[in-house]
Amino acid sequence: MQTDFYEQLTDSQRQAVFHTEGPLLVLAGPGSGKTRVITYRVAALIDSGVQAYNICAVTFTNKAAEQMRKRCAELLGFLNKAHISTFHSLCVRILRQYSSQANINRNFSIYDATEQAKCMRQAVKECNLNTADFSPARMLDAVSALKNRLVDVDTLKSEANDFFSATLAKIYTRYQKMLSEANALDFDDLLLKTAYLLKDCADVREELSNRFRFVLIDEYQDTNHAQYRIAKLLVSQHNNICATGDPDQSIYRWRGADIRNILAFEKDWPQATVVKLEENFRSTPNILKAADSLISFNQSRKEKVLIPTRPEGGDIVINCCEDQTNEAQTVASLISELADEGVSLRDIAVFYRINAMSRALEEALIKNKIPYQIVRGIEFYNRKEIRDLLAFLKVLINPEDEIALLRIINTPARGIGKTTIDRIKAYAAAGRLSFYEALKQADKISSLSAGSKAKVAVFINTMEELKKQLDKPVASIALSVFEKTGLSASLKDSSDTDAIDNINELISAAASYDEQSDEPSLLDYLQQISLFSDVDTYDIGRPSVALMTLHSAKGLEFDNVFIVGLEEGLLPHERSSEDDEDIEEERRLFFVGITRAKLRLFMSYCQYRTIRGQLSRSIPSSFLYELGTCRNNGSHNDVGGIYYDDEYQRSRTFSPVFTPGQLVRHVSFGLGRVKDFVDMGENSIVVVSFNSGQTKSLKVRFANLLTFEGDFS
DNA sequence: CATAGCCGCCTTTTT
DNA sequence: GGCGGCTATG
Repeated sequence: MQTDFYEQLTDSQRQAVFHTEGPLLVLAGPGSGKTRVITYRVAALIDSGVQAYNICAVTFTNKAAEQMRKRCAELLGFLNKAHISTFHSLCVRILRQYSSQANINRNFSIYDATEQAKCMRQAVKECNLNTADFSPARMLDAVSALKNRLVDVDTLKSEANDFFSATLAKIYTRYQKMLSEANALDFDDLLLKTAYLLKDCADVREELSNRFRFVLIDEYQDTNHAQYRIAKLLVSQHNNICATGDPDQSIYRWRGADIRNILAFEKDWPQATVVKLEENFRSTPNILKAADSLISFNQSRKEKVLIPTRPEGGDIVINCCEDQTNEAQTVASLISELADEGVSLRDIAVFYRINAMSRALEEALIKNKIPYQIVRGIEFYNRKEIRDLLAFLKVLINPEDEIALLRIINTPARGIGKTTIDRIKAYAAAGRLSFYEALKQADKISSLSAGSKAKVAVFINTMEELKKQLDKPVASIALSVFEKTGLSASLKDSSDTDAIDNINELISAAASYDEQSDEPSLLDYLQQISLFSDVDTYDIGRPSVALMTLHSAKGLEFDNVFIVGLEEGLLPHERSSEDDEDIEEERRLFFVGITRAKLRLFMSYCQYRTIRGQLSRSIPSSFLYELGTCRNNGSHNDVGGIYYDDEYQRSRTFSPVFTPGQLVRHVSFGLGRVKDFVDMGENSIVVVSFNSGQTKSLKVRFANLLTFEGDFS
């Protein structure tokens, strides 16, 4: 063991790393070395004689897991077999191993968002409901929320006592039936089925909780109820749970993350040791000061200090731009300046709230010849040719997978059209066969023409032939499929070289999977890549600027950070301004973004922005004001550390200024008291708590608030 | 049965 | 400003 690594740890870090038995909670602010601590802890456990096989570490992304494995191997000087993965990968492993107890076929497909949407659309239709009134996306959200709370179909049915939940129960039932007929699980099912398996099967629970003497969970603030239950059941034998996280960085409430999991940790495990890591080794003091000032505006939080350890750095810069083209150009110019100073492009990142905002940035970076990489690797797996090839592979493993089968039955075109498909479907339904089984029996289907029968037979023969190769390496199966199914020929005919390149890339990726995996198999490969996420393809070593959403930025750090689009409606996003908790989550998201920066932080907003083709006026985000300057009397110079550009300074000299506590009257809302004032010059916002009980955010320019001389209180 | 073109919904964030 | 699904046409 390389002991010199340990000497670099602080006392509290060491306390967490060398904690022996019993539950442990590591409450850690940003940049406190949290990931490092959890990695060292795994290494230290193995070093002290714990079998790697008995350790389970859960991270938030596959990328994080990969890095942890690598770092662990460096520390120990050898590769180890600790189970380090995401919650979802862990569940796939468990469900495959105990498939009979879980009552599922181990060759299950994992349905991604696109496939889920297709199923849901059909489910809604089969319930004789209008997809306009019951939009598949919203229904999926609703079903997902239920699954994350471990509400299964039966429970919902028994509880459904109003029209909406009764309808939802019908749709949920239908959707679930389709998945099970396709022998498919969606992302949420992976968690739900595992949680139920561990709850209902005592022998599985005992076996696993016995095996995992130590369970470590990173980013615990973003676990949902299902994950929480799984964690509890997994540690039921040894109670050696170690959770790390930071409530201020909880940004996944919308997908079911329950911040109460981390807040109630000490109640769940009363003997828990709590270690706080409050020192920040990442960011300069002024960046931390801004982050701290921002997050202190959140009402529902535990106070926490961020202790800087770095020397003072340069100003935070806030730029006002005309529109997003201009903003992107400003970012590109600043990046060029940094590069001229000798900064490596790999130390620069640009964050934005929504994926659609990457376009303008990409264009500007291309124009300025600045290499970049977009952290959205999932796009690769969304390409038509890739999805086609993968669909063939999925059908080979799981012939029940109807979505995949319907995708490829006539791709490339082989003369099997809608009429033929409908007739086969009817035959399948009548005989209670799977669609694939019905295809096999095509010659018995009287409604089919001889020509159709022959075409189906060719297809089925090809598939059955390919099945004989399933024990070969994944790369060679993929290559066979590409050649034998006519995909290759059709791409060559259309001379789509991009598509062919992509296929080649997929085959190389499969080859490296074959090399790296302990027990490579097509099944494992398909299930793994279904769980790939955006950050997983981010190549940290490449000398290029990283572009990503604020969500993807979690867990990463960069010397130089740009955050663009600091505008009302964008950050905080308009769709999240329904209640205070949503706004607080947006604030945490911004907090995460700011605290990724080590040395320099650049932020910008636009005066105009084109959204969905429509040019509209933007106003600066109220969050900007919360960074710690410009409170009331405009004496922001004394706060120091934040530089606003001229436009910002100019605009703020015009308009009236309000002070919290001040009494005002609005023409329709009546009397109220100022709760907050966001000084943005002519774009200023005033938050008023009216006597009617409602609180409103108003643009000063339009609100026409009457003020009173003096104060009546 | 294949293709082209139109319509509508979409976009907040993701394992 | 894009994608997927549906329809009309050859």
